[in-house]
Amino acid sequence: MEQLREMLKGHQLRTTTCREDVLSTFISKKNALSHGDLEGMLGENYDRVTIYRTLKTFLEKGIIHKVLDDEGLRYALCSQNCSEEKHQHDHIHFKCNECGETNCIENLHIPAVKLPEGYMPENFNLLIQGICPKCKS
Amino acid sequence: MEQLREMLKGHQLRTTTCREDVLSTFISKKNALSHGDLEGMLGENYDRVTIYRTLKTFLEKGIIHKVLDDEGLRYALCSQNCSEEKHQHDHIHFKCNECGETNCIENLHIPAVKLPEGYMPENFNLLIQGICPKCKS
DNA sequence: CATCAACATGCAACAGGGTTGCAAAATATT
DNA sequence: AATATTTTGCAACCCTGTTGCATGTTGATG
Ligand SMILES: [Mn+2]
Ligand SMILES: [Mn+2]
Ligand SMILES: [Zn+2]
Ligand SMILES: [Zn+2]
Repeated sequence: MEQLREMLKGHQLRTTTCREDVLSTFISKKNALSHGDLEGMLGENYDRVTIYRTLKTFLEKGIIHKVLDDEGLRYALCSQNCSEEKHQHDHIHFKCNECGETNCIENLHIPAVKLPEGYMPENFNLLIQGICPKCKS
Repeated sequence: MEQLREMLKGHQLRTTTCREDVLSTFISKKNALSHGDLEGMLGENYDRVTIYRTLKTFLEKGIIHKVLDDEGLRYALCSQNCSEEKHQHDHIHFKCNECGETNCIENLHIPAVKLPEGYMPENFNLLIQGICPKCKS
């Protein structure tokens, strides 16, 4: 509980119950969450818009990062110490076609790619879809 | 013109002007297009819903494939001969942060990744963002 | 601990993307 | 030319995400 306050303070954010709840949800669930997921879990306590703004703030401050998959947009905790200035993410995301969960695979980096002449890459985003260990029968 | 009819016929699709126009737009533009893009270009001739359904049909028949980027969903022609049964795409997509265009890089394949135990990969989707050759000053 | 400026929230309202049902129109087949 | 089948347009709808503004909270300060 106190840990959450510290995390928020560390990013120059005021402590509010919505921010604490959203943050602790990300910490307890390990998988990526959409706005809709959070609304489902916290929507009785907070307005939709407040949850959106919380996500937006967390994104700007480097607390969470975007995770893209074929269904849309989700968010997951930044494991490295990201900040307002620098979001660094070159890890892989895995989406399970069975349970629908999307997870960061933190310890696995995206392999280098040799692009044709003239392309200047800045960001890499690799999504792998398949069956996750939990759903492998 | 006649070529379009052949392509549609080859996928067991009736020839309609909307399908011809959408298909020829994909052929002439080289980059990935969103529904909104197509609506902007053809929206005066066809209803929004018709364009949606055309995209959905093309998707199912293996004429186009989905392209994901941080702004949402786009579509691009399948270069290989995809069909209703088999969509095969392991190429890279590049989105330019300057002009906003997203393109298939057909001749470059996604490098192999060694996932942790238990993961069974089925699909790979690599999006690289940066500056494209056209926008490189 | 009371005051206050800065910030966060709820509410209402809106724009956009995407979907469905159904009647009318167009297509391919005979 | 007649017909069965598919496609279209329209209206209506849901979901996601955004904005403006008045009200409520937070944390810093004296
Ligand atoms: Mn991640
Ligand atoms: Mn492609
Ligand atoms: Zn799973
Ligand atoms: Zn460009």
